[in-house]
Amino acid sequence: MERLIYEMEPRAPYDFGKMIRRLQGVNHEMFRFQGDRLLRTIRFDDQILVLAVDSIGSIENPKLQIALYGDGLRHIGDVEGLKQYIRIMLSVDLDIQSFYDQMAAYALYQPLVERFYGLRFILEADLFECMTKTIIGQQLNLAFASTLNRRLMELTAKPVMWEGLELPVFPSAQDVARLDYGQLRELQYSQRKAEYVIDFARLVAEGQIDLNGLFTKTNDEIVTELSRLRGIGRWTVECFLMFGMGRTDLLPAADIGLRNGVKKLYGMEDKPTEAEVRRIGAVWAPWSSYVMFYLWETLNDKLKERAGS
DNA sequence: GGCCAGGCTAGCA
DNA sequence: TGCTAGCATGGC
Repeated sequence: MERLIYEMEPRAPYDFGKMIRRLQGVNHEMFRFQGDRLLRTIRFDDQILVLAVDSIGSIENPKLQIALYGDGLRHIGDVEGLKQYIRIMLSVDLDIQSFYDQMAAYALYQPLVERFYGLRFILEADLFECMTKTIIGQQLNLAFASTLNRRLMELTAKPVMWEGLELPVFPSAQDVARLDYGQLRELQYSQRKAEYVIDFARLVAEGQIDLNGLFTKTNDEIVTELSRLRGIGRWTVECFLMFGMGRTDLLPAADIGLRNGVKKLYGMEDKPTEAEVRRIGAVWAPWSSYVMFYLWETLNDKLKERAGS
């Protein structure tokens, strides 16, 4: 099997251990682990590859070893493009220290920043995958959303076997476009959700939506463009911008998780309204996505306590 | 047993 | 333009 192995040096601080423990904690459907090595399949230039990431540095002197495996490697012309795509996926170039410097002015946020120091996004591997999962996740509890993701993968894409591990493969837009609504209904998708997911895949597969063309557009342009589609509202595009495109300045103020996180941080009786979150979050810019990310993480505490007891 | 989940649409006023 | 029922299911 073909392989490509190289190293990259992220900007400090970069806590790869925290990043993979987080993924293990939420029982993410895409990732697998060999000790502290992170594994998943990715799709690049229509080739399915195995990506393995090891940390060979420290939080303040971070270094990653990247390994890519798969016969599809020999069909990839733009290897530099592939490497750049992985840099973005692993958030290696982000100047997160400037986020911490900014939040240093707000005492209430210090425990949050200290606790998650060095934690960065690992983005979804491609934009189709991200949008599809976000639509599936609308309004559902995370556990059930994850089940629906898993079932979609089992239906549409054969997993890759890797050193005894089964690595799931997320379907391409073409794979999903071929389905009919009834097939997703059988997986316990609602009728509407089945339509949203498949209709979106068909638009991408037919070339009516150019996902990679979005990278040159602003957040507002992308929200306007994508929220015109049936089944895709503001929240969905904002999550897509954060977890698919790595935009750091999103504030999905209506999000239930964010409202619960703000409630917890501020010790409120009730969940704040969308307007209150927007007012409180005014000082988060341009790092709102990261405040939201860290606040979401505080909501997992109860789950982890239960799992550990 | 009812209500809420990291929402959105359609249908109604 | 603004409001709300309904959606599928699991967990508390």
